[in-house]
Amino acid sequence: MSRVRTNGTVEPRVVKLKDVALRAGCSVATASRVLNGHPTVGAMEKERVLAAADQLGYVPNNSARALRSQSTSLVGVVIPTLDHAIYAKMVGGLQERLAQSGKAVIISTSDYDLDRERMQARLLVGRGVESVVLVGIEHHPETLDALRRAGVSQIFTYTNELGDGDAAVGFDNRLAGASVARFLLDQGHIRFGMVAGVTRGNDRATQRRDGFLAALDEAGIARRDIVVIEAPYRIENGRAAMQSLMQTHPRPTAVFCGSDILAVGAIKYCDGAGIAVPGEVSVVGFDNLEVAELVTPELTTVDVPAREMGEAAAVALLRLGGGKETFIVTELPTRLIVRGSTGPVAIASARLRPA
Amino acid sequence: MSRVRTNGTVEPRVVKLKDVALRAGCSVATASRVLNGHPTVGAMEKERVLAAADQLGYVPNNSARALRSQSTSLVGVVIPTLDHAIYAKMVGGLQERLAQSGKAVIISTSDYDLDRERMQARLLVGRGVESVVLVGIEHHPETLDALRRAGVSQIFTYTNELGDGDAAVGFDNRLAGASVARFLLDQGHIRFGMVAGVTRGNDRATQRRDGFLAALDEAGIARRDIVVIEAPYRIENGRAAMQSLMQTHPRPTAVFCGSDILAVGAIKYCDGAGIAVPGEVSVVGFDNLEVAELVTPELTTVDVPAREMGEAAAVALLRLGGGKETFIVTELPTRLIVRGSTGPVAIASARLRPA
DNA sequence: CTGTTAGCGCATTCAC
DNA sequence: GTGAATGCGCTAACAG
Repeated sequence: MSRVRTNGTVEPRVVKLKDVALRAGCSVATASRVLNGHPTVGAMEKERVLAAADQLGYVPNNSARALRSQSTSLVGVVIPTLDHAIYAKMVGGLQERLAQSGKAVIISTSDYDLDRERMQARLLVGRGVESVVLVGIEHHPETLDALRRAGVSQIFTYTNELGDGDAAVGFDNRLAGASVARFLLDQGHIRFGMVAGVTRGNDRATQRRDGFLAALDEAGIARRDIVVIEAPYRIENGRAAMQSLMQTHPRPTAVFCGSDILAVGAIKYCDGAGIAVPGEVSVVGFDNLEVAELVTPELTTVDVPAREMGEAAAVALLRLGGGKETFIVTELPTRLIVRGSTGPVAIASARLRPA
Repeated sequence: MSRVRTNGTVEPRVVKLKDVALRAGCSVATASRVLNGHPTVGAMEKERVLAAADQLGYVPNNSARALRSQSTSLVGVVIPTLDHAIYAKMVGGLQERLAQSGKAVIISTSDYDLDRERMQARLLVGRGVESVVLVGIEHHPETLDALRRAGVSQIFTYTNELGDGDAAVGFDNRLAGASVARFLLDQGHIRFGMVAGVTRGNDRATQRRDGFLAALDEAGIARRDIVVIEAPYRIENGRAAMQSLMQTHPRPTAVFCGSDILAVGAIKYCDGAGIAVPGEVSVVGFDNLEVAELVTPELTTVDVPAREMGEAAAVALLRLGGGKETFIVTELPTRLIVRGSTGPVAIASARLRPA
């Protein structure tokens, strides 16, 4: 960091609390009290300190403050990736809401790897974060342990289960998966396929799949009759997975994808292969990303309130810090958005029979 | 932060450097030296300290370290929004690269408002960040001034102009705009429209527009013959803007949108209104978002290396901190990705003439 | 090579 | 109500 500019100006020494006190003609203790809104201060002193701080452009040194008061106003967040809109938006909501309370957000990514998450969490502890926002309920035991021992509160998102955390903000992934199954059953489908995200270390993907399969099971459709393919959330993978599914016999007439990203790839594949959607196969996504309305046909999907989840996480975190409450669960609603990529099975059957 | 769990366990006192030293049987100074990779340490002592730290699960207190060493290893980033993939990805690249050097990223958003950016920058200074990554070259004078006085290095992204910053990482927005104009001219177009982002306080949007118009001007197409509509980056706005453009006389045969988001809206409008793309009108976007390949027809657009920009910003920042260099400009290439949403004007003319 | 000493800037006890 | 003194945990001078 160059402290000398090209014009030769030497950087003015950074102004400290002592400088403010000096200018205000009081002690640093008084100045500190004023700046921290401590009540027991004379109105006049108060005025002068505030003025001095303003004139000098005083900016408190957070490191010192944190060291002394053992409170950093720092919040850490570890998400799988910033490349996925759903996580980015969550962080956006979180950051915005937290900023209102003077808290800053340190961000880091795990790339869906619980070991990397553990490492990031460790670093965050070192940074003195007071809370950590994580995605999902499944984490490395050491992650949670390290956090706990450091007195860092843990907020889980994208889940409605508290698990070992202090707060959970999200929705019921199983229920959401089941709702998709029931919708498709109502449409008369009996042969299903699924393109799930990678379930290892990803409870959201796991639960969506399990909820979907359980609801089908209840309807008398055996697990072994349903082909489930797992793949990382990438368009190409959705395309490839759909290709595989379309080569099975009997071919499914309805395919549930664990993410819109995968669903969009699936639709793209059908488009290229001349398979009619929803004529021959219905496709359902998850997340309700913007792209859902951009594909043709538009995608039936489950809306996930990403930004709201971030905001709710912020609120939960603040309440935890508030003192009284120790555990908080905030369940947010999801809803199935029915668009053009799904239809009753009748059409599919009609198309298939002529053959 | 509850320090007592429901099981009644009292939180074990957080382990400090002193504890590590005690266990290793040396002084805190030695322990500190080992942990900081200081060379002048005995191999045996080193081993023992490392072991002790590991066993105790020692995590250095960054506040204390920062206070003492006057270095926080904190980097701030202020972007317009996390809802836009291009910024989110940039931050992703930045964070990942910086993590390798032990630096943490504090994130904040300005919502395209330079006043909010100024406020965020102020807070970041208070947090002790050593560098700030900003988007674009246009900022509130006070923002830059406050940063400078605090000795915080400033990295501008999405621009190839240094301006008042210490480093610039990005591309030439004017050039990119011009390249679109030239491509369309080559295709024989002579009647143009543009849907630009809001240019106020947004130099990227401004320069893309200006580059586009300047190149057209060079080709003898007067500014007054080109309808330019400004709108925030939202699909709906792209749709509405396209509607307006399609109602002008003479109607443009080529429309350049300042963002894929807008372009996608434009194409959607045409789709609904029965206007052939590229038959009656060619559409070009900007950013090369994933959606570009998902619309029908696929979108011709300018590829922007978002993640690479974040990584390059990290590298520049590290080099600045390294000492010797004082100003760094890293120019990244953009390229026009030609897909199905554009075509030669001949087709458009043929279609129009019959009327 | 290693230990001792002295603060970094601030919030917070204590006296007054 | 206000000021003086203490140390948060750590690193960087010094001695040894």
